[in-house]
Amino acid sequence: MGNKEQKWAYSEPECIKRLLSVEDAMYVIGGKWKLKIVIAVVTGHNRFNELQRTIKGISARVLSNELKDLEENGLIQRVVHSDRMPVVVEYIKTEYTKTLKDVLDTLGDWGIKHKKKITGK
Amino acid sequence: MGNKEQKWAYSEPECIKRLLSVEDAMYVIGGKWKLKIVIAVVTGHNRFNELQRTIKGISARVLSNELKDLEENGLIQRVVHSDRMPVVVEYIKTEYTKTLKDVLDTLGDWGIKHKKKITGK
DNA sequence: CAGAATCCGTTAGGATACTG
DNA sequence: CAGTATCCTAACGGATTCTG
Repeated sequence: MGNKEQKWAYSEPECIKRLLSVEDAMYVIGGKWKLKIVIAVVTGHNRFNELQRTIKGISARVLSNELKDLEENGLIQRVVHSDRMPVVVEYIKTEYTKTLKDVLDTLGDWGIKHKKKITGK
Repeated sequence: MGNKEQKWAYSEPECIKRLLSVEDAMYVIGGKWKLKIVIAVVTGHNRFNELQRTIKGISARVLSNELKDLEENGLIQRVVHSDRMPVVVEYIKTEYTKTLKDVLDTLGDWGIKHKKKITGK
């Protein structure tokens, strides 16, 4: 009943700006798998098959494609250790990956709260 | 070169938790249009055709479907003013919509920074 | 105006098999 | 292990037309 912070709204210029920026963001990190891969890599799951095992349901084909996308955007780095036999490939986080920390936190928090809401607290 | 906050990583239980919660969130607000519709509604674009004009590129069919999804999740409310002629339909924000504020802010900020990065500052 | 209905092309992504 | 190659289906979503 009490309305303390009742007036969250955007001005028209801000609306337009936000429409664009959210679109830009979703283009890069939207979709079913991108952020999940980032989470797994940040956790330290760095090998291809390890990632596939961690991220339940993802196929090798899709994982491969997504990893390429993420690498193009600088959100992960593909490292080949040709000095080891057999050759080891690792996907590791970058400096740029860290810029996603807030996004991951915020989105994760919202997801948890939303889940609680629909499953009935 | 200086590494002050070098060790952002998740523990294994936290990884699993985050994989789930981010998935939950993306299921509801992911996709090409959902957040853009929320932004437009919050700004005060409340009529169907107004929304379609504001959100460039969205078709009536898709807008209609997305509005239903958002309403089911409590993120917007469909209000019919049957007292007015012709009958006016409005889509308005709810209390629950406000829980998305942080998500919108964080995602928007990241989108802006990312755009700057790829377009070369 | 606020959509629903229809049609249809594109794409995401799953399943499976295969390779160096 | 680290993928690639093929095939295939379901879902996304655009265009257009129609309606109360």
